[in-house]
Amino acid sequence: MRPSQALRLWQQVLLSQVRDGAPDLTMRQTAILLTIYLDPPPHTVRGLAARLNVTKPVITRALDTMGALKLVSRHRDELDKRNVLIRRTVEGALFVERFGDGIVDRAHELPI
Amino acid sequence: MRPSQALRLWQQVLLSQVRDGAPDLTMRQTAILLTIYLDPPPHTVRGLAARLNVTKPVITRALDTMGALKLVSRHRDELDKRNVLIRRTVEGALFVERFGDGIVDRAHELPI
DNA sequence: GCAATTCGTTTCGCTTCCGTTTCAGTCCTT
DNA sequence: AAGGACTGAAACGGAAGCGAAACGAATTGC
Repeated sequence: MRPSQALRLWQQVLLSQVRDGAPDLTMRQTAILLTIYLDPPPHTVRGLAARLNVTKPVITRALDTMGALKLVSRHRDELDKRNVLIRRTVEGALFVERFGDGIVDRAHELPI
Repeated sequence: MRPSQALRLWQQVLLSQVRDGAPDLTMRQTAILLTIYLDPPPHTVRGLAARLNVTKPVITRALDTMGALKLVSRHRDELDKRNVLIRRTVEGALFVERFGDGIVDRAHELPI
């Protein structure tokens, strides 16, 4: 894959998302969402903040937003009640799955 | 390319952007930026709004933000002074170029 | 048992974004 | 020259984001 093809793919995927009225997530929010769904659990606020090199409030706020969209859910850790465990949801899994399919579809449409 | 690989690639690219402190553009803003740099000019507010299926103020505001970041520039169309022509900048071209290279790099790092 | 640490959230003032509506400037046709 | 059509920006109230700092609750260490 060459850079020009990569950029074109990225553009087509974003255009399809925007045109379809998908939630307008920021780069940070999308990174958090994909990390939750691709990296092995458990996921904590602190862990995500470290993985993305951002402050904890950034994670808290992103979880607020994506929680309202039902893309993720929060649960107190019963073993250490200071922790919050972030879990996947059915809706979120569906969203991520569709997103991945969309990338593949756009890749196939790409000119060689 | 399979969906799981596509998602992993997307995640790695976003993570590298976020960790490096790149501007936290939204999906819409990124789509606008890439469209300006990949589609042939001229680009107008109205044209971009139609291409992305969003309202004109969305484009105006995105141009405000990305203009402040020096990623794009605006110029009045001298032939039809109602139009504003959006042009690429050196900084924007560099940003997009690096972004494309980043995607290719992450693609190479991906497990087969 | 009590201070120190850790965790996630909340608060503060500020900026940016949203959709809708309104506006000023510029064509274009008559 | 006058009316309407069109373009992009500005105004509005509301929502959400930011970094930095402070917070309560839970755990750990001495």
